[in-house]
Amino acid sequence: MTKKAATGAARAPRRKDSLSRERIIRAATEMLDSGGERALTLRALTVRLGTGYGAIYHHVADKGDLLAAAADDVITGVLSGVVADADPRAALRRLALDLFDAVDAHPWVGAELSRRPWRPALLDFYESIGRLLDALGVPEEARFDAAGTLVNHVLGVAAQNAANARLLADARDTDRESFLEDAATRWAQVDPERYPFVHAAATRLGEHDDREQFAFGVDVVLAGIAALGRARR
Amino acid sequence: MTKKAATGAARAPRRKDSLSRERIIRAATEMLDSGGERALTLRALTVRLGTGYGAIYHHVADKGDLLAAAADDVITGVLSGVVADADPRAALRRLALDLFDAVDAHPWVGAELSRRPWRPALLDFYESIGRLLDALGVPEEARFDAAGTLVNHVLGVAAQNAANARLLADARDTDRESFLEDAATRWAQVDPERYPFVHAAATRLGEHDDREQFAFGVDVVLAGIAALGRARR
DNA sequence: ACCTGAACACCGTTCAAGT
DNA sequence: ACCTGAACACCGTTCAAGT
Repeated sequence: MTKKAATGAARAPRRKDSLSRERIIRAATEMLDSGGERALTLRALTVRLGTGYGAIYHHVADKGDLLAAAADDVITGVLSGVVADADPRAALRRLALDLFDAVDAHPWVGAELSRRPWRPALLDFYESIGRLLDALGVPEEARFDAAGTLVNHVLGVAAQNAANARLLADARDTDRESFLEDAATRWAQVDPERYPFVHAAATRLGEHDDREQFAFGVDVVLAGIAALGRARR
Repeated sequence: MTKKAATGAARAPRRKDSLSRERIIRAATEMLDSGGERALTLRALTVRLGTGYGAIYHHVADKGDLLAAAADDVITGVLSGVVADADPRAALRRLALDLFDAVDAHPWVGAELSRRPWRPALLDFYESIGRLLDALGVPEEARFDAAGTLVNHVLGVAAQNAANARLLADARDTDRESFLEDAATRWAQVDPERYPFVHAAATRLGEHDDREQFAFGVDVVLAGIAALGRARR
C-alpha cells in the first residue's frame, strides 16, 4: 500500500484518464444511479472503464468495499451541507429530510445504509442527533433510546425506499405501468367488510406522499420523545 | 437415486416422504433458520430433499416464491396467535412485540418483510393496527399516517435485525468473537472530544437490549401519535 | 506499481428426456 | 403429473502473466 513519490523524472504527468479509486467509485455511483443496484456488476464496470478485473481489484477490496465507498460519498455530501439552525427541532427535521432526499434520489444508498449502519460516514449524523436531542431538553437517561428510535425511523424508511426501487426495477420496463396499476387495483380489491381499514387506506393511496409521510413520522417520534420525557420519572 | 413406487397395486400408497410444496417450504425454513439466508441455495435444497432442480421448480415458481412462502408461514403463525386485549395500547404493544420476537428468532423473515411488505400475509397485521389506533381514539385523518409510522418502526427494526444477522454470518465462525469485540472496541475508541454523544453511547453498548429498545420505540410512536392528535386541528 | 483477461467457484434457472 | 440432471447464463473473485 506504500506509495513512492515520483522517482527519477520530476513530476511524471498523471494521465487525466488514469484509473484511480475515485474514478472507479464515481463510475460505480453513476451506474447505480441510472440502473439501480442490479446494474452494477464487475463486468459492466470493466467495460465502462475500459479495463480488466485486476485493475479494479487493485484499487478496491471487493464489491462491498466499492458499494460502501460510493454510499459514503453521497452521505458525506449530504451531511457536509447541513447548516446550523437555532431551533433544535427544526434542525432535526431538516437533518432527517436531507437524508431522506438523498436516499430518494439514490435508493441504493438506502440499502447500503441498512446494510452497514455503523460506517464512520454516519458518525456526524448520529452525533448531531444526540446533541440536538440534548438541546431539545431530552434527559440524559432517555437520550440514547430516543436517538435509536429516531435513527430507526430514518433507516427504516431508507430501507423501504430501496426495497421499493428494487421491486420496480425487477418489473421490466414494459411491465412497469401495468405493474403499478396491478398493485394499486389489487389492494383496492381487498374485501372492505373484512379489512375496512386496509381497504380505505388502499383507496387513498393516490393522495399519499412518501416525503410527507416521512416528515410526519419524524414529528411523531419527536413528539413522543417529548411526551415520554414529561410523563416518566 | 430413482425409486419406483409400487406399480400396478391399486391405490399406490403415497410415500409419506413424497415431495410437496409444503415439504419444500419446511425444508427451506429449517435451512434458513440454522444457516441464515446464505445457506439456502437450490443446490443445497436438492441435496437435502434428495431430488433434482426440476422437482423443486415443479412445486415452486422460483427462489423468491419460496422465500416469500416460508416467511408467510412464520408471519401467519405469529398473527394467528394474537389474543384480543381489552386495552388497545397493550394490544398494539403486544402485536408489535410478537412480530419482533418472530423476526428475532428468524432474522431472514425480517429481510423478507422489508423486501415485500405488501404480502397478503400481512393484511391482518395492518388491519389490526388500523383498528387499534381507532380504538385508541386516533382521529380518522391522522390514522393512515399514524399507522404508516408504526409499521415503519416495526419493519425498520426487522430489516436492521436481518442486516445484523447477515453481517454476523459473513464473519466466519472462528472470527466471530473477535469480530464482535473489534466492533465494540472500535466504537469505544471514537474521539470523545469530537463525538461525545457517540462515544458515550458506545461505552454503554453492553447494557443495551434490542427488545427493550424496540418496545421503547413503540411507546414513543404511540405517545407521539397521541400528542400530535391532541395538538393539531 | 499497475494492469490484462482467462479461469475458477459458485449462483438460479431451464429443459429435453425419462417414469 | 412428476421428476432427473446436464447445460446455460450469469455472478464475484483470483492469479499467472505482462508492462
